[in-house]
Amino acid sequence: MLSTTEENYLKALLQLTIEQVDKSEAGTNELAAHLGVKPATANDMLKKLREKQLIHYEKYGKSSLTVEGRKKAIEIVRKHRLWETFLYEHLGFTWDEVHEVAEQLEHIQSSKLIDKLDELLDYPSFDPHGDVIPSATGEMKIPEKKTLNEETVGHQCKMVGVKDNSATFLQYVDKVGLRINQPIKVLARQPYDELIEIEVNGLKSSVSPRFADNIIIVCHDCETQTRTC
Amino acid sequence: MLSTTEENYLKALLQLTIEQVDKSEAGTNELAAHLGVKPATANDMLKKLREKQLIHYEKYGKSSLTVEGRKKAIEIVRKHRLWETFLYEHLGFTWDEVHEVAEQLEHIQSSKLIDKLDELLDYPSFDPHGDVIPSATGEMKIPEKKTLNEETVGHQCKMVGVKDNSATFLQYVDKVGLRINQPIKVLARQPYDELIEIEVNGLKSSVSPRFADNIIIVCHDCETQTRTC
DNA sequence: TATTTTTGTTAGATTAACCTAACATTTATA
DNA sequence: TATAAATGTTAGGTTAATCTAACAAAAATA
Ligand SMILES: [Mn+2]
Ligand SMILES: [Mn+2]
Ligand SMILES: [Mn+2]
Ligand SMILES: [Mn+2]
Repeated sequence: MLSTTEENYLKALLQLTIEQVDKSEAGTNELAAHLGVKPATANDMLKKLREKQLIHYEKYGKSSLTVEGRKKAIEIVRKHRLWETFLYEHLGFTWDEVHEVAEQLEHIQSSKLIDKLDELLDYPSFDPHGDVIPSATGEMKIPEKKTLNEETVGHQCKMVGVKDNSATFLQYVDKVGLRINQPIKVLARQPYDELIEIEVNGLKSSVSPRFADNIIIVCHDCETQTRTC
Repeated sequence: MLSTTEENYLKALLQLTIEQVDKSEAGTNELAAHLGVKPATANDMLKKLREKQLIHYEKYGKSSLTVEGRKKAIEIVRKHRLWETFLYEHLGFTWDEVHEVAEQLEHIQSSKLIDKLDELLDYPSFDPHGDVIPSATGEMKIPEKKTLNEETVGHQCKMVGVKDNSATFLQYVDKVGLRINQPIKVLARQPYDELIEIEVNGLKSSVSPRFADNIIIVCHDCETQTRTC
């Protein structure tokens, strides 16, 4: 049985590798920063997780998950996102409130609990932030994502997530009228000030590149490459 | 913020005092046994909890909860029982399965979560084992309980709990047809072999004193004294 | 390539929660 | 009431997870 701390390290490693861009390994400092601990602490844990055959790690090298380690990590992500969905759909939490509580709930040990929760939620594919929920068998589809800022003019896309998870930003996104899975049409880009003209739910508006850089989208017109890990 | 371990000690102390019979303090060995730790370990924690003003404790004396400590303990019991109710009512757990998972869930820190759960369950008063769920304001009604073995012949009562929590016993109780909150009529007691004749849901049957001793009931005909703590 | 900066490791310490073994106090009982 | 039994405490040790400070290696850059 893994400790909560060990689970958190595995999840962090997953997020810094296959989840993020196409990087398959992470450095010690990077991992430590992501978890809010000192590099010395992370170093100890890396050695321990290697002993347990959950990660690949060599002195002064980058770390990555083993097949077994990735399986565990995906299980935790699945639990996290199912709980987020439950909190959002059944308990009236807002999407900027769910994460903090899910960080705790993801460590509850009971396979029956998570299976029944999945059933109650009718086997959802996405969490309230638009992130993919891995299946019970551990498959995790990762659709091609980019930012709204990178989207081609004229294309139609939908918002699937955000990069900035601060409550401030999330509340601003809500205010602007953007929602998860809501179609967005990119109308134009002003050459003068780089503002991006979009149409959301019939309503036209302009957003700054900085803002658009923090909106993650999946394009409906680009080739939507889907891979499984 | 209290640690999971500290919370478990407070809850144990509550269960060994006001919850149990009318005993208001518990010994170190008793507490240790209840928590499955060695007396030396419990002793350390008692000193720590006294420092935090959560318990009354003096060297070689019995321990009891302070007002603050009891408040915390009741909060944990509330969470435990609301989660048990959720698992039973919404996720199809059987009543012998809920406790183990609730032991974990009771330590999740989020007042919004527990308020919303309470709302979702429509503010229940009893958990699946028939135990009283403390209110959001920390009131915990303790109805007068006795065992089926102690019930007066001719009286009507209802089963509100069990003393033996083993899966074996609980499954047997189910098999016999007894359910929480189900009315039971005590018809007679055979002087020859002490078997107790009862009527449950129109069905008559006989049970042994040993069995009856593990069935906790609330009498409908006796004076049902209700006190608040 | 030599030097500086970044990144990663080790040693040694701390805290919480546990343990065993030895000792002390209180309570029961002969 | 003297002894035995039960109950409770202390001292000293372990493990997991964290830290700081000093050091080592690798990468970047001058
Ligand atoms: Mn989250
Ligand atoms: Mn999420
Ligand atoms: Mn329970
Ligand atoms: Mn219960």
